[in-house]
Amino acid sequence: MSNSKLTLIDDAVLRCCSPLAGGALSEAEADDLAQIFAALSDPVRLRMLSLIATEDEVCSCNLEEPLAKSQPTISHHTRILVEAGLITGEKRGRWVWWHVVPERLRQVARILGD
Amino acid sequence: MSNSKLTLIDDAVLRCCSPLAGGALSEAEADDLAQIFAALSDPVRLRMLSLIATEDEVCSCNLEEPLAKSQPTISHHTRILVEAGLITGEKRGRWVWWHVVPERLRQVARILGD
DNA sequence: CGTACACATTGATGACTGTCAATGATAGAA
DNA sequence: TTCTATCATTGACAGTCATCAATGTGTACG
Repeated sequence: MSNSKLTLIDDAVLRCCSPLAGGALSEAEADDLAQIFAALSDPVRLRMLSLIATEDEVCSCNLEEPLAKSQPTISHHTRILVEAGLITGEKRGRWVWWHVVPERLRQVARILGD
Repeated sequence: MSNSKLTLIDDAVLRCCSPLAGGALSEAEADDLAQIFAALSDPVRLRMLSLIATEDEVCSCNLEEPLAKSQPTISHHTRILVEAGLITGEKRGRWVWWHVVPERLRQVARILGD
């Protein structure tokens, strides 16, 4: 539930437009970007992200059944998505409600697109 | 140097706009998308893609030095990018010239952004 | 208080992945 | 043909990752 530790990517994106074709990526930039894409490189996490984006607000208990994974596995995947800055968790009572971070998704999209 | 085997993602993208928030992703769609993002989840491949996108046309021999990797490793990474449909290779003489596939990058961007 | 529930953490295991040395395949040069 | 250069393939190794059972943490309820 802690926030993302990635900051370099924000600078790269703010450098405007497409960092990909705008000169060779530095190793630090590549490392940060790779971590974000790694969070998106698992089918379970993609379906999880899709569920959260569609339902707007989902608790972990509602993810176990559609994803057919155990509770520790769900917790593992949510943590990775949070660390990539793609979702955030808000604890209310006993539940944690997950939301996507649309701005983050747009940032990543802008890296690829032009 | 063979072409991508991914076709399902194209259908998903053609379904318009953002497949992520437009209902839960199927397992097949998630698998295909995950493969593409996995190709982007390695720092070496990201810098490689950035070099190719910047120079417009690059042969493998010009990638070894800036990436500081052995020739088999370079070949390994180019193959993964090709299989994800992100680059293509054109053999002219003894060299293979690599190009990015801008349309593919835009497709992936459209999945995340709106 | 004690019990039940939602989620996180730990530890173990099997599978996958990045890396390179050695080798193979093919195309130009001599 | 023989030699050289570019790239692909194979095999091996070390590191990472997805998964779940067991356990821990904290919250709500009675």
